Amino acid sequence: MSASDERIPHFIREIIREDNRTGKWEGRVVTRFPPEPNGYLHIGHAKSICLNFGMALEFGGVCHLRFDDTNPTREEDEYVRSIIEDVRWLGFDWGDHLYYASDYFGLMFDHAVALIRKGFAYVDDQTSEQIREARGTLTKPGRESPYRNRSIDENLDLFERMKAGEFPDGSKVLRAKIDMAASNINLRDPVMYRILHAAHHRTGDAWCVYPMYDWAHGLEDSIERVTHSICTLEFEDHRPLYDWFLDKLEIYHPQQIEFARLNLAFTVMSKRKLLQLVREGRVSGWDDPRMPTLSGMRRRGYTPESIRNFAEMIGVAKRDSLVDMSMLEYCVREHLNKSAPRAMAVLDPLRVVITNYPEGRSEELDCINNPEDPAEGTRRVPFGRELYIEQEDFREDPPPKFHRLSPGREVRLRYAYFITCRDVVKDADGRVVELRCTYDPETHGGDSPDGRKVKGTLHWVSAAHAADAEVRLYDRLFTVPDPASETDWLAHLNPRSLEVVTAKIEPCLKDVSPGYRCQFERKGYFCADPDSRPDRPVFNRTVTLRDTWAKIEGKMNR
RNA sequence: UGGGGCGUCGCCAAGCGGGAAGGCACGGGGUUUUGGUCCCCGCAUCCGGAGGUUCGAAUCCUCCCGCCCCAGCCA
Repeated sequence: MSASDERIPHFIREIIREDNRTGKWEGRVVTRFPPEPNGYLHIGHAKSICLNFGMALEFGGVCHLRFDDTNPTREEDEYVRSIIEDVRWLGFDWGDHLYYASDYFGLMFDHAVALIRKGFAYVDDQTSEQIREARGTLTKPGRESPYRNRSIDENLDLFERMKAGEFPDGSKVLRAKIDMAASNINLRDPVMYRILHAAHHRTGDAWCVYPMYDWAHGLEDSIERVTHSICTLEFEDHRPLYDWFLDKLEIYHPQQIEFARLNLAFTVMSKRKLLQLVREGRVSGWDDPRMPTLSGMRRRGYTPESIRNFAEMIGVAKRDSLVDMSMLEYCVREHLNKSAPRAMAVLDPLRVVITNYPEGRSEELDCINNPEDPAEGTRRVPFGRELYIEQEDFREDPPPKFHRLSPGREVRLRYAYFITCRDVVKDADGRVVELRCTYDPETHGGDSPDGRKVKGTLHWVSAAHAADAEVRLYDRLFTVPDPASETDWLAHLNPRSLEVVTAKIEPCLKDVSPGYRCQFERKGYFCADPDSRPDRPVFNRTVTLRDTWAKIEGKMNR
């Protein structure tokens, strides 16, 4: 049974259920996914998206897509486009509820004025260094700013003039007047507004004061009448501040709830690090198939279904965790096994000549497109005297339990015939370059009328009909489970995370369009890459099939 | 050393005073024209540790230990 068939209980679901029972929000459920458009979405965001949209869907509510674009120096339109595309691709719909924090700048400013009037905010002329120095430390309380007790009128005047552009960047900030001795450092008069003479990707030059996260976020939630404001654990310390602003303003007050962000083994999840990989050319871009970004995973061949199922499978809790790659891989395989058509491709070709097959002859054999889905039907695949099989499917000196081809041994070519290896042709260096085999015409289709059994079934491609394809084989991006915890995380990049081979593919694979997903029988799931050209298709390996033989052999060699 | 959070199987994760769910991984068996899929079976006498309360504790109390987050005019 898959994880999606049964809802795993988690504490956020419990909170919402309880709120609905008590009527805390009159039965409304409004969540939001609030990315900052300063990078591409990754699998960690997917967890949050699935949670927020999932809760809304489950409880008949809505989930807003809101760009938290309060810092013009780091945000770009390219990112908002990619985020919209990725959330859609994941399968979620925000209806009309697409919002931008920048649309609230006017309202936020008015609220700040209101807070000043109430005596809860002041303009500080100290430099950022002075502010930092006066903030104190984890164990020492901070000192109050000399500007802390300016009159309300002076604060009002100064704040208006900040907005009017009379002061240079960094010369003044608006601060909340809370408690410089608070044990929670976030409460030591946090900065609400800074002066930034920078063009914003949406508001242009309309503003030169921009709100800080803590001030802005609760307001955004309040304005949109969000009920459950779900965020990650590091904001737990900020909740008192979230609550303080809304309480002092006496406005609609959503509930902030924190959960543990996703960590995936053998990759990194911070936008800063992902950006660095892109900028330094360690990967080909945000959508490099080795990246944990949604665009990368999409290009790699992951399906939205599999990612949603993964999100459900890993659960939602408050403890830090490092999720095993095998869970993600399980989810893609599960979905692709059901949905991906099969085809044959030989990644590491070894020529086979069927000596008793008439020269010049060929025929077409019926192959099942997906044994998991009879509705997918069959296709005709050409067969001839010369074929390619996988190099690893032949062993001159087979180890115990090896069930594939070796001298004198008979195996089945899938959907074709039984063949027996009669001769091995080697080059000057002693490498096996060709196999001379005979086939049994009675076994047409791969069945033996006399009931004789064969231990192995091999995939193959007709040499005369095969096309070449570039196939990109991916491995984990890093060689250590938690690269972010290493002092020099880049030193642990996996030098073998990408291997490119030229494969022999069956004719039906020649003209597939980018994004086409299928299984190369016995090898794994693959997805046609946008780099494909008419004469040269390119495939990305999404994930291998489970490989029991590799496991057995690995154990024997140990 | 201040504050906030968290510790249940190799990895996730339920459990909310009365039989330690489930999934992944792993091991064993069966089916199989993918050593794939599928199907069976196994896998914590134990819940970070030590005390205590209770007829009864992973669940309540106390102390201890460990891990994560916070000193951006980032989010």
